[in-house]
Amino acid sequence: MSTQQAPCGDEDRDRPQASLWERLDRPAPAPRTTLTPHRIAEAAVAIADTEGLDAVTMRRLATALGVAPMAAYRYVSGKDELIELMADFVYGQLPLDAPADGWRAAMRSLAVHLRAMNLAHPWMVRAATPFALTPNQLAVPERSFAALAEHGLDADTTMAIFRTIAGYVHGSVATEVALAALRRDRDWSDGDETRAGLAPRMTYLMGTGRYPAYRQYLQQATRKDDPAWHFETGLDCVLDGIATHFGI
Amino acid sequence: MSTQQAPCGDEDRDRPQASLWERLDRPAPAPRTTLTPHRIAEAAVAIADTEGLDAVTMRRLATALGVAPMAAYRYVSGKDELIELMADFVYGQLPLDAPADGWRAAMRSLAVHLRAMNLAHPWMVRAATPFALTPNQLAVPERSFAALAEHGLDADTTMAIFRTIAGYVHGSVATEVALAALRRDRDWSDGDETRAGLAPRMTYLMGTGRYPAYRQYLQQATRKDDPAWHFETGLDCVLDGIATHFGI
DNA sequence: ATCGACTGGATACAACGTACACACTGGCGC
DNA sequence: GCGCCAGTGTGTACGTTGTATCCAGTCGAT
Repeated sequence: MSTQQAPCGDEDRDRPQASLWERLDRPAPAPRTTLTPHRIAEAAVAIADTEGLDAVTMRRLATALGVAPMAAYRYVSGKDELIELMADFVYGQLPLDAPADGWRAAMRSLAVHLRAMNLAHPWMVRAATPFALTPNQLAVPERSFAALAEHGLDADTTMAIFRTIAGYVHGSVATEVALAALRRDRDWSDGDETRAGLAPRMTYLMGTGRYPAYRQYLQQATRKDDPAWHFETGLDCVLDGIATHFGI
Repeated sequence: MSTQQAPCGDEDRDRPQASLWERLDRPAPAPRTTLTPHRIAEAAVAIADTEGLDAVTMRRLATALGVAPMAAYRYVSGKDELIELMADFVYGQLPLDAPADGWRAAMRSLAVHLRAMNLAHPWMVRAATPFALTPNQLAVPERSFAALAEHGLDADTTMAIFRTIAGYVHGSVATEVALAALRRDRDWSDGDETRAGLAPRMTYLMGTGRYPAYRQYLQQATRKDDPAWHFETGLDCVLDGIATHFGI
């Protein structure tokens, strides 16, 4: 990450990214249509969606935008900032409805939407740093805090609740996405095909005899291919736990 | 991305290219001491621990091992497999004590150990694919299933419980590690210094007026620098939720 | 002693992120 | 009108990365 300050020559060790979001607000002094942060983000997200995050290359992005390889560097200080921009762009499309049905419905809805977002853009799990301070990402804790405000919880407890849910969602979805990604770039269409592809490794591991309980699971489970059930079951556990633990 | 595969297109002639883990079992026909999977993993982990995952380069690794850049490729099919090897190596050091105090104590202990492991090797969050089928990583669900076996839960429920806890731990620790990593490579020693470093960005974001609830949190919270409290509070919530939800 | 599998070394290449210097553009003060 | 200059986009180039490929040495079994 290198420092790039547009306005003044105030050379210092301060955060360069702040200028990214500020620049995003006021479009430009002399507006061009060829390249904008929005167009850059859009193109990069499109590439990541169709070809994966690794395909998002400064050169590949430039080709998609019809400009020279270095052109995007006028808007983004480097690849890290590009990915931050992409993540913020995707979070910007997250529906943040405000239901009045209480904290639980609100948090459940948020969690479900977050999962859907990450499944629609599987690269987000790798791209979005948890707690990244970008406008649209910060909107998530903001809405959560607002939803939790009705009870007289103190700030630390509110944060603990948010982090518990956010942690569960992030980790749970990361698992799901990792498996989905494995399937996708191995061209395994359904669960059976996946198991067939994983069979050699599985056979070896089970052959060691170290995993009797896991082997039993493999034989008895019937919802192995129902990630939504797993996610929502776990989510309801977490919400139950919060309700019980804090008496709300 | 990962797993074993024959480097060339025409695969499994007579020999189905034993997986990395099978090769690890039978040491070698003609044992050398210069290079072994164990030594490779050890060196790579040491580099990642001290200089970060990005510093783990095939060349850097070779230098650390005192061999030529391509030498490690005799033991590892590529960088993906190297990282898989590193992850398995670290998981191998995870203490898997078997307390007889019931599922809750067992799962809580496992979660705490997993957090400690990820904090000791922050790069693990990026390196270890959830549900990766490596011997030492598979030992985690194995032990969990064994701990949960005492109640007559069906296989799907058992997995749901495991995934709920594992998801929470993974996501929660990922958040914590991301912030710790940010702090480390910015040389922010304590929480105050971190807030000072983040101040410009924060000031801008709060200046937009979009985040009143978050602003209030920032003003009122007193445990912002106590990640262990956050982790364990959330963990107890999750465990409470499981106990409530499944009546165990 | 000989063989053949195994190990490590040397060289090479395409692709990546990005530094740097240049050429163009269009709205501003004159 | 005219020039100016900050802001945009281009072209070229460099260092680093993962890894394919070919080569030479080594050692146990024959």
